[in-house]
Amino acid sequence: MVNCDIIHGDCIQILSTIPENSIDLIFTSPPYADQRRATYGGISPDKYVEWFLPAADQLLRVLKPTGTFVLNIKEKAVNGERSTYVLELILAMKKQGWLWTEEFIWHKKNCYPGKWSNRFRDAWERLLQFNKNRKFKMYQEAVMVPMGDWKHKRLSKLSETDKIRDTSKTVSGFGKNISHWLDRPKAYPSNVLHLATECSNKKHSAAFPEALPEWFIKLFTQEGDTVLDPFMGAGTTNIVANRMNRNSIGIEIVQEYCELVRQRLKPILQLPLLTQQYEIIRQKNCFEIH
Amino acid sequence: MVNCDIIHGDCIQILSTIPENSIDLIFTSPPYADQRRATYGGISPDKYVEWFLPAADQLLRVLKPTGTFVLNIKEKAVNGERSTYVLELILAMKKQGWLWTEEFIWHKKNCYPGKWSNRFRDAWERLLQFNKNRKFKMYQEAVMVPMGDWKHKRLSKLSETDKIRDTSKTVSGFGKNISHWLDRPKAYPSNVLHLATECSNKKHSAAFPEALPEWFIKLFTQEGDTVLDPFMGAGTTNIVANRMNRNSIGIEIVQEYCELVRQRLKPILQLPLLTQQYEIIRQKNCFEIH
DNA sequence: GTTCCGCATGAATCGATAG
DNA sequence: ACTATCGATTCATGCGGAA
Repeated sequence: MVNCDIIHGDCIQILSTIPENSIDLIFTSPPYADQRRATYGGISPDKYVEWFLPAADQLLRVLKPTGTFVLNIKEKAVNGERSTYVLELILAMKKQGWLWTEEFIWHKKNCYPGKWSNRFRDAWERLLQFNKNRKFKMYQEAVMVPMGDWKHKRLSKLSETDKIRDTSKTVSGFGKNISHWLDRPKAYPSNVLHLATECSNKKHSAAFPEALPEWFIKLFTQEGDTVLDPFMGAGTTNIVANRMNRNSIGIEIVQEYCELVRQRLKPILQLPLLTQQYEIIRQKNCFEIH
Repeated sequence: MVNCDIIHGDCIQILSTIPENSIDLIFTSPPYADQRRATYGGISPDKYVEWFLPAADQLLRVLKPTGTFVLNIKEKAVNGERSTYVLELILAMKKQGWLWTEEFIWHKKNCYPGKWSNRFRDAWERLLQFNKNRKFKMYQEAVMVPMGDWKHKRLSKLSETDKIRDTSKTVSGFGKNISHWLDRPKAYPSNVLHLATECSNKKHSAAFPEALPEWFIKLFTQEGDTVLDPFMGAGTTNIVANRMNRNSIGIEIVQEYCELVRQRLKPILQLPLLTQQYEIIRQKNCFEIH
């Protein structure tokens, strides 16, 4: 049975109680600068880096050497200009010892219509990947996507040169992979994710759709691993992790959110094991990414 | 008749001869750090900001107060980590006096193939928008795109609340917009562009597809305006600008490229006006963006 | 003439090998 | 140890020749 700790309290204080090198994946979407002011007080863009760095330092401590930190964030436009605090944060985290290994783009397919005279709708967010080491765990096969028509065209008639390359190259060469393609009708994705935002039918509005943490949990963890969200909010990361048989820890300063997430988790945790397995399979099949 | 000046020489030196406040749009894709070494010598990531800033300073001078600078660039991964020189460049250009107004994402549908243990294929590039003032010229209607199924889905099932809002809100409210959508099958795009790179099977390989400068030329200029590309390369920006009845200036350090671009421009400039118009219309119809 | 299919090739990135 | 070059991977695109 996997474990799910929902902890109420100050992020940095709680983080300091977590053992070092114990977390496989950190996935979080912290309050953006000047957003969610009602609940978090609103951190001004000027102060954002200063505010975030102590948490980043603790995250660096608790993450396993082979683990990954994925940070979902997007600076907004203020007075006609984009804030630069995210850029400054990346530079500052590098100085802390983080490696900035990749920047994924989340393309929000259905961002809400809107019109401004000086800009278009903002349809993307950053997913910044940080690591402690150049070698980290990545399970690429877990996020492979269905191939298009391409495969069938390509495989239907192997050219002579393909066959020549087949034999003339080394054993691990091109030809080998053709047989791989026959076996698996899937291809690796790129660093651009096309996901729709979720409808806000739920009582609490989640900052991101379930498919987002799901994708990264698949990519960077295995069953039984531990996922941490230090700015839990609606608990999407934890609920998805739980469904995927990963242990998870969620930290949240707002007591009410903790209660809501515990309520949402309860029915899942109480299900008999077989039903849970079924749930996991269903979810996997439903997962959509283009 | 529009004008097209292809100038051979050092970028900064030539820029200094251009009158201040004379350019409506700067669209360019400079050599990225450590790329295109054969032709440009390859600027190291460490030196990149230092190398680019003098040019950026001249560009700030020649751009009209209502003009726009669009910079196409993407940092690459070296030894498992992403370079940060682009982030540093944005911060440095702000100190120069530029406003960083927007970051568009170019999603490259046909990015370079490859497989690595620690990352997926890089399928996007940055299009950084800079301005001199908060007020700049933007012709949003020029880049409106055909609406997809989304419109029909959305309109076929109007909820009760939608209908209530229809009548209860102000004239410029949601309901008004719905009727607008019915009238015109076009929608404003977002800040994510989906374009394929152009294939190198053409006689001259361009770093970016024609649709890319075309989109920004439409968005930020009108006929008779002047477009500048200070790192011309294959001259895609200038050729597209010319076709769209915009004046253009291209600066290029490699003499041979200048000659090639002049050759490509010659037949267009010699066409009788009517044929040119036809050419422009054809191009518009071919333009594809999702 | 069309449509179909083979083929070459990139602003890529890593790891191994060589100097 | 550090840098330079080379080989391997693998996909959308457009050209050109074939059917």
